[in-house]
Amino acid sequence: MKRSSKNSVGLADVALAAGVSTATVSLALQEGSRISASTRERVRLAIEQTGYRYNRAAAKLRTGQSFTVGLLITDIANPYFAALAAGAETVLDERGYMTFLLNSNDIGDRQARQLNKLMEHGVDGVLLSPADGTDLTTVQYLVDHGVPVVQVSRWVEGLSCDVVQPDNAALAAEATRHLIALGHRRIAFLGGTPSRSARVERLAGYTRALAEAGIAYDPELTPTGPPTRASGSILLRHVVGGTIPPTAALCYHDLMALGALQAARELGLRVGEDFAIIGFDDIAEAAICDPPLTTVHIDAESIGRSAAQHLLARLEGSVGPASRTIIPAHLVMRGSCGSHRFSPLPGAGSDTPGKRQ
Amino acid sequence: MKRSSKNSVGLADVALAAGVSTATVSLALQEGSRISASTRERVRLAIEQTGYRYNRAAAKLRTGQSFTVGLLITDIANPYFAALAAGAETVLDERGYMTFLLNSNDIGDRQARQLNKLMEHGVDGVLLSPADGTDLTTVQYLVDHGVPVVQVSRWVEGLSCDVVQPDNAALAAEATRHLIALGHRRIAFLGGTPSRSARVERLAGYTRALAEAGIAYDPELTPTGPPTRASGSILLRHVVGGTIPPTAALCYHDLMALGALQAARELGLRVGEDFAIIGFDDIAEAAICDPPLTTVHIDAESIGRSAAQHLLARLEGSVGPASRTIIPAHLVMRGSCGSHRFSPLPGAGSDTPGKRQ
DNA sequence: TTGTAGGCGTTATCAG
DNA sequence: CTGATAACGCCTACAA
Repeated sequence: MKRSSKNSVGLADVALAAGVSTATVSLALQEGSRISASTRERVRLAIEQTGYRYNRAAAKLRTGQSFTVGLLITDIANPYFAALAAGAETVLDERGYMTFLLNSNDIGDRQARQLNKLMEHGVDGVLLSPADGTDLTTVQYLVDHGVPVVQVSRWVEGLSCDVVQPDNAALAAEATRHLIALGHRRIAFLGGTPSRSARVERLAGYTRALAEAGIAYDPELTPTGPPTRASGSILLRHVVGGTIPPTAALCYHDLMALGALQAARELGLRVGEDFAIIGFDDIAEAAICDPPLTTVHIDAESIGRSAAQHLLARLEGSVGPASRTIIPAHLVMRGSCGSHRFSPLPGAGSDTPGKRQ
Repeated sequence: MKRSSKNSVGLADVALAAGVSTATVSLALQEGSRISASTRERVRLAIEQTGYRYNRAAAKLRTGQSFTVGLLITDIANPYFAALAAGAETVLDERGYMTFLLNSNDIGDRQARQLNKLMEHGVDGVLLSPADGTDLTTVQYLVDHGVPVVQVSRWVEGLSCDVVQPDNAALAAEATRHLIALGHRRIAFLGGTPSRSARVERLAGYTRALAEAGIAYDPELTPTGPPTRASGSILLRHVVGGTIPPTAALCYHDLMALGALQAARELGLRVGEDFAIIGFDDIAEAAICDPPLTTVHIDAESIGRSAAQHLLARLEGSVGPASRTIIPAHLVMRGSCGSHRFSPLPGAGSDTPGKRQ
């Protein structure tokens, strides 16, 4: 009861200085508690004098709440995830939570270790963009132990928790229809690893649009690969070197599209004229590269914000079944598939407009 | 001593299951402790059976160590800081630490609140890229209370703690000399807020190079502004609209340079021919914009890694005075200041080659 | 080599 | 409205 000799200053020291009990000080610290104004003031003063600092680790031990959240993504250096992180962090910070940043580098084992650490640190919840080859049980474990998980951008099969993502299939279909409307018949779909949900969904949309137009699906045009620039280059060279080369490519995301764009140029293709490329995400680079990239604009920051809000709702006791939240997105036409020549010029219509679904 | 009824499973439960004391279990958990192999095995088994999970909050309460670190930067959406964060997180994760991500948005007050929260959560150390208008005392407080701080990319006057950064002055001087060698005499220095160390240092290098060449310093050519694309555009328009417009601009960083580049094009200037632009950072966009941006390549990821290593050293007890670590960087010539026309084409030399310092 | 007995700073329960 | 007091789960002398 009279520990003011040692290290940090705690409730006991404040209590001593204010001439009250630690319980009173604790109460005085919370907003809506029945403590007389005068004691409250005395406590406030004592806190200033002693230089007291609230100790959340101790509080957590007692209450089980840490006011921390894990943000486990695959690659913070990807501008898409950086924006997502910014959105999530902002919301969480506003509500008094701190955010642990973890990079899985898309490695399942690493992610498993990190989920573990998150548990040891007692996070209240987790925002997860699952890595390739995610082991279901590693994340189910959290959920079973009362740690809500919200999946962002991607999701793993068989896991019952909230998801926040764009409507990948519809968007890919829209992009594909756009290419078809421009006259393309041989359209490649480049990259992404086979297992990941975002690729599966985008591929499904692509396939659907193809089928609608009566175009046969050719597996040679849909090679898979890691979501990197380099892989985008390689895959483009691969399909262009095939027996019947495509005239257009829809890419798993912008990073790959940018790689593909570079490779196309190196092959002597004039992107936007000889060859069309469409990406996903609309990262900053997409608007400024040459030619600027037609891409599906996804507001990563608002995905981050929304995911954080859903997580907070769960933390505040919202129950209900797992929800799936779709963040609106849309195709933005730029130079890389030539469509810019049609839309900006009124009355130049030499093409079917390609109805939006 | 026999709490296995309640919530989470703790050492006591494991001890019960293994038929030993909690102390023994605790000891068995640490590597180099004198515990018989047999008990160790029994404990291992009991841990599996019980589904025990280490509780770091409890450990922290006892030991004072949390194995967490704060990474407090101005803007995670800036690719430079995203790369820095990736580097830091990787090193920290390897060594068993978790990283809190905080975005100050370059707002001093926000940063102050966040430093506070960091203390409440009991972080072991902080990686800080100080916001504009940082109040010295808010960060000094941490240091005084035994929480080591390492400053990254920028630093605040009067704070005695490690700094990891590029040699801004030398690099800015090199870039400026390059422009001078290309024949430019009216060179602007665009943006950055006046108080921030990175700007002060870069401006000093710019001024020094000017002086060396006998070029008078003109304050009209060095307007300040927030470090954003938009501000880059505005400032370029501003100086170009001045009485004696510049023929070249060195920009506070790439984001601003990109904005300036766009504005220059909108003004009908052919960047790389009529007008030269140089940036700082070498973010991915710099290589791919049109024309590609000549810029100072700074390896943000290795700044992040190095800063994390310095922090870890402090956490492990390294004392010594505050250190300043310079991360090597260099000018990379691309299209935005015309120099590319000379170097790649052998024997095309219609210009002075522009000696590197 | 293992067990006992606090105590870290906070909150919650229960009296007064 | 306020005060004792007992946990929360872990670590660490010190004792056995």
